[in-house]
Amino acid sequence: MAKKRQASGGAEPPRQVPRKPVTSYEVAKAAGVSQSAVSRTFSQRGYVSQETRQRVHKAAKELGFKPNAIARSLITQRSRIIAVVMADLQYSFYLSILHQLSKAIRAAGYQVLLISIPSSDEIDDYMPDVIAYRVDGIIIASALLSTKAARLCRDRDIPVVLINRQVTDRGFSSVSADNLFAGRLAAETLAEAGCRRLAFVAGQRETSTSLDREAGFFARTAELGGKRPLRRDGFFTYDGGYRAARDLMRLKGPPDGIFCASDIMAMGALDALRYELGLKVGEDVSVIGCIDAAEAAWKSFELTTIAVDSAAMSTRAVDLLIEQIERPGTAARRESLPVRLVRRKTVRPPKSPASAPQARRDEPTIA
Amino acid sequence: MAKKRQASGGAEPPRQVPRKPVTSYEVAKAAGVSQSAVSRTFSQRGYVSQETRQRVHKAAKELGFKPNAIARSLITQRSRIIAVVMADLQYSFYLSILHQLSKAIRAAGYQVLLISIPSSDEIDDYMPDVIAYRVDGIIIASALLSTKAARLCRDRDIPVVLINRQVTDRGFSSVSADNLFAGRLAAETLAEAGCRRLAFVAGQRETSTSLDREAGFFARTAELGGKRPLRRDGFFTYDGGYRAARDLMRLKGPPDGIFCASDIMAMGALDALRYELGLKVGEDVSVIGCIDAAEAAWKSFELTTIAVDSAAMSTRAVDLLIEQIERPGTAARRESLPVRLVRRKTVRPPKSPASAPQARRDEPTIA
DNA sequence: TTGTCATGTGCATTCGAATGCATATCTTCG
DNA sequence: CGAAGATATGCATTCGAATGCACATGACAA
Repeated sequence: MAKKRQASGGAEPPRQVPRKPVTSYEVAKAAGVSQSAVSRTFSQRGYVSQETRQRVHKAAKELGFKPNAIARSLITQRSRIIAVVMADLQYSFYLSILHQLSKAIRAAGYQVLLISIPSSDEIDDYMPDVIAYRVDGIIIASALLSTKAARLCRDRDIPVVLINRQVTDRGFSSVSADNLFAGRLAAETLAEAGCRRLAFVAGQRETSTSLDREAGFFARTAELGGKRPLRRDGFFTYDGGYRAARDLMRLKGPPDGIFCASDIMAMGALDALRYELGLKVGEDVSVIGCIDAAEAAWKSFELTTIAVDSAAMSTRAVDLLIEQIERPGTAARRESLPVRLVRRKTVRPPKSPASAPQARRDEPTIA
Repeated sequence: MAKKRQASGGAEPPRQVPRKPVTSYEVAKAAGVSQSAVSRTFSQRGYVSQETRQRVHKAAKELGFKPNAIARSLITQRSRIIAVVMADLQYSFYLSILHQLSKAIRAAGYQVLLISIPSSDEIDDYMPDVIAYRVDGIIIASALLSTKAARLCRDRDIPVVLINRQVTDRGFSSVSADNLFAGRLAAETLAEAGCRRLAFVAGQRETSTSLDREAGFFARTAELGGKRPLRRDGFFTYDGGYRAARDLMRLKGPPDGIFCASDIMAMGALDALRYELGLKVGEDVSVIGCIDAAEAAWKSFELTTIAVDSAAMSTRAVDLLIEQIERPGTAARRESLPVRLVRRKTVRPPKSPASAPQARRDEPTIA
């Protein structure tokens, strides 16, 4: 069934071509060659004479033929599809990551199968689809790889690259910002601005992103002889940042410098400080974010922040993945990308005229 | 080749299973039945006895078998893949659309092939991929369907649903907000607030979204006896909105009420008015946006806006598409979804005590 | 007893492109 | 001239699951 057109009731929709999924055989017939020749013409393998190639292309064009990627996958054992897993954070940063991933993936000749998972869900429920479609690789952005899912990928030799997250298992590649250094840089920047009592607003628990930023921030603060910073959870949301800042300022010894593990939280914090508590940010209290989202530059915020290069992160992730796909046996790697301070207006400028931050930037590590 | 494991140099990675893509034949052998039985067990068609079914499931579980969706597609002529085309606007609204589309598509048992196109590009260059993977349908969000692409889809009977855009060709379905009404509502809201000189900040040229909002705004303003509003392009960006507002206020007769075709532009406008021109928004001048993006509710903006229900839009789009896929011959439809005013603080409240807007809301149309 | 129908199973074929192999034909060089 | 190699082509098979068909069995009605 489904082979011939049903004579539907009502007006006959005009159609020149009598509905045919064009195959390589038809092209072959039209061009007066064998199906093999058609295949070789399109797959760029084996020998095809100039003349045959031209005739095939001509026939293909006339018939509107495009090789069926599904059929091709079956025999080549490569789907040329990459799954991109992304938790549904309402965060424009990830939209840009997604577009950049998509661009790089396409440039490498692959397609993107988008697996969008509610941030509450585990990745496990989504693995069957990924497996059924025999994807050639997986990129996980803003989600965690469960042990179960990790085993599945390992058993089936599906390469995986994590963005901005890590997993203890060293068999999986990851690309992150140098979050440890980001935390150190934030600590220094606030210290130089003369802040004496620092605070950290964390993102979601258990994300290495937030954890590393925290570790760097605490470590560098200690090195500089500062008191142990205060700490609140902000869940990577505007509201979370808002509440965290408000709660911090209501403490007995409120902070005068706040590092938020993401810009969105920093914006929430800013708004709490300015509009609810009536403070002057950049004078009474300093705020520093992390990522450098597009909104951070807006006049409403002019947020000082530690910039993460989302484009570089995306392209590196795709590079690593493609390499693992096309050269089986390539070892997994963990890379971390440099970050840099973007000074805007939410941190008081340093007193000493021209002292740049001193923390040593780690070179991008390759472990 | 690629059939047996290469004896790679270096340490042998331990692997219990000797790398085998499990097939239905192996499951059949393990269960002591034919491959047909395995197929029927998983495809839920034809007759399978209770006992056979159980043995097949048991064997499948032991071997880690998942039916190969690629092979299945080849014979069923359905890929169960839906292409979602999205221009790379840096706009969190579209992230939420995307997640909601993805959720609905998955719920219907399909997968999402993401086609992300730079806003400068035409969709045409991306059609070959869509065709090669034999997607069952296409959802286009925030991008245009060119005539050429439209013809391709029609020739191959690929159903298409546009979100928030329309195409003159009535053969394609679309789901939009009631943009005409949104414009009318904005006009009324500003008029009631006592604004005498209105302005419209448009998005990208030639998007029906912006055009319809504009038409409704102008029409209703005229009906209410107002002067023809001023107009500037804002390109759906923060910077565009910022500049548009600044330029408008520098005119001889500057507006006292501005309707922006999107929230992002309204935020840019707000910032220009407040921070560059030192005006009090909500008093000196009123601003109204459209969409009700998450950021509109933030303390920094508290933007009065016309809310569009992105969740409803996504699920309707998927419903329409699935219906066209699964019941060939189903006619294309155009639907428009209701919008509503969300009063916050960027428009002065109406003088008359309790006069709700009078514009008649169109029922969701089905054309 | 025979016929009809529902149920259950397996064989063989099918989907569309890729590819190993056998077989030409054409170059090139000793 | 003949052998070796590069180029070119087609036949037949393959990938993995779905399915039309033939066939078998059992229940039940006529």
